[in-house]
Amino acid sequence: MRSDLTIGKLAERAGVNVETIRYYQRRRLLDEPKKPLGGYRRYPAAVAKQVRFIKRAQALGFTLKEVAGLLRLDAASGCAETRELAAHKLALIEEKLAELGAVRQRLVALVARCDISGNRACPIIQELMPD
Amino acid sequence: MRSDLTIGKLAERAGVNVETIRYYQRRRLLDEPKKPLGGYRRYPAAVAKQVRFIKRAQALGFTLKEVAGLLRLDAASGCAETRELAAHKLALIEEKLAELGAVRQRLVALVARCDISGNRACPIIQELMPD
DNA sequence: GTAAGCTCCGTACCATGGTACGGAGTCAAG
DNA sequence: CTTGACTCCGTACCATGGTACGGAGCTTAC
Repeated sequence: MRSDLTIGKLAERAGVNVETIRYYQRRRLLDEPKKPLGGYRRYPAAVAKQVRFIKRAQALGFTLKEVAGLLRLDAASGCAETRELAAHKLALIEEKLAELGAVRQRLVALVARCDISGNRACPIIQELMPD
Repeated sequence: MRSDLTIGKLAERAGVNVETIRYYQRRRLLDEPKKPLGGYRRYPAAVAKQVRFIKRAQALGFTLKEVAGLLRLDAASGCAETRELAAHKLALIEEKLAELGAVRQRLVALVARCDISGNRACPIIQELMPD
């Protein structure tokens, strides 16, 4: 197929570094085409989609390990498992959101106290330093 | 002082691993008491407070590098800088919250679509796989 | 037909925040 | 005064997600 790509072109199309492609191969997220005995490997253009799949999944908060799991489920048969993975990830994200929200509240309060205090002693340092 | 601690006791009181204390010393977050020529180092009980300071700051989202910065500011004179660090960190957290919120929305929508679809093709996989 | 530019491959390195290991020395209780 | 527990110290290793390097071989365009 004339749409086959060298690793460099693939990386370019996928918007990643060549080394990243190779890294994903090592991580078994992408499979490595057979090398034509002392030549360069050729990649179907569809592999760029795979790479973007990985990047999108990462952007949703999945780790590469989890993405590897997603890739092993096929689109039709794996829907239930995929849904579970997504739901689980969603729960983690809700948790993280709650934690960050609490941290935010504390920081907001601390910064405000900094602003109103005469600053004999920094409220932030005071807060962090236990008695 | 009889309140001086060995590194093991210090770690125990601070709720961390001995290796973590040593790591913080290498990172210059804690200073290393002079060793009494072929003996064990002794730590004032107050060092445990320092360690908890570090852990609290981490919990607020500061990296160890940033915490090192905080520790170099003294409580009175460093308030303005500390406030700036905290405000900056707050901005980063707001950003992160917004991002995570968006991710959450997408996941919620995807999981919902999984549930209503006949599942001929998994909506999640569909979504991730570009055309 | 040759020179530039790419690929291949192993390996090392980056940051982040630690944890683990092993041999030698030391301290404390019985 | 011995034995077990602890400390000291350097170094190596863990996970995570890549990036960089260098020599050798291949390919492509001129």
